Amino acid sequence: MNQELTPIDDEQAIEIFKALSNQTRVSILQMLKDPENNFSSQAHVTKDEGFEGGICVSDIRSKIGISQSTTSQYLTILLQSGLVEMKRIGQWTYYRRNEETMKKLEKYIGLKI
Amino acid sequence: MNQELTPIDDEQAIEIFKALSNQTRVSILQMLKDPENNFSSQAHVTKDEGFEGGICVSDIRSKIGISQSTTSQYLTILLQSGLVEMKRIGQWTYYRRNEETMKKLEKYIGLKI
DNA sequence: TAGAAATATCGCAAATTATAGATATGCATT
DNA sequence: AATGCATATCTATAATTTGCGATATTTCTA
Repeated sequence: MNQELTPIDDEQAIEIFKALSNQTRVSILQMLKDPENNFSSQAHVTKDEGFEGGICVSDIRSKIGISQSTTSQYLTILLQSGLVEMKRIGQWTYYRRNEETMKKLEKYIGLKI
Repeated sequence: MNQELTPIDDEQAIEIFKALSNQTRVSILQMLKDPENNFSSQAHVTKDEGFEGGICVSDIRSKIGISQSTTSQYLTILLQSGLVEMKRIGQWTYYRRNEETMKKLEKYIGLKI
């Protein structure tokens, strides 16, 4: 079946590259690759809510060691570029990787650059 | 035989992402994909010198329409990130894409991010 | 309904990047 | 050796990004 992905355009690609040109934001993405391992609790919460692998802002913050406001801003940048997706559940906001964007980015580099 | 490429590390990847987070620099890379087509003359020069596909700075400049100093600076940024390589021949400096870095970047995104 | 906790947004100073003009350097020609 | 190109580097200013504390907003709970 293999649904074709709509490719990203130059503008979106550049927004992604900007998001990736910061070590802390790249580290956040890398941490989110293995939520179970990097973040002890909560796995069941997001799973039950249909948002498996989602991690809340404060967990990311304590793992990375930057301020709350910077954490929130970085996640917004990652969200707007499409590299992560989020879901609010109660007072928590959970973020997880958007693997589809990763694949699109890989294709963009292979084909368009 | 397929020689394995030494992978790039986070630091180099971020330098590459910075280089790519500018529309003009991305355009330069895209133009260099098809040197024959985008740049009329000179093809034979670089070929004879063992640097096929190389384009000189002033040709790139006139195609893109930015100042000479900005062109030179952008090419230096692309060079330092490894996305292009260069060869000086006489009074000209020729630049061409470094496809190996492209492949490494694709792998980096698929495996490390 | 008054706190408390989690997150987002605002406003700011510091650092970095963008871009260009001016100048320097290297090479070729006379 | 003087001049003319091609390119690189220097210097400066405007624009953007970084990262934080302060404040606002949302949601939960007593």
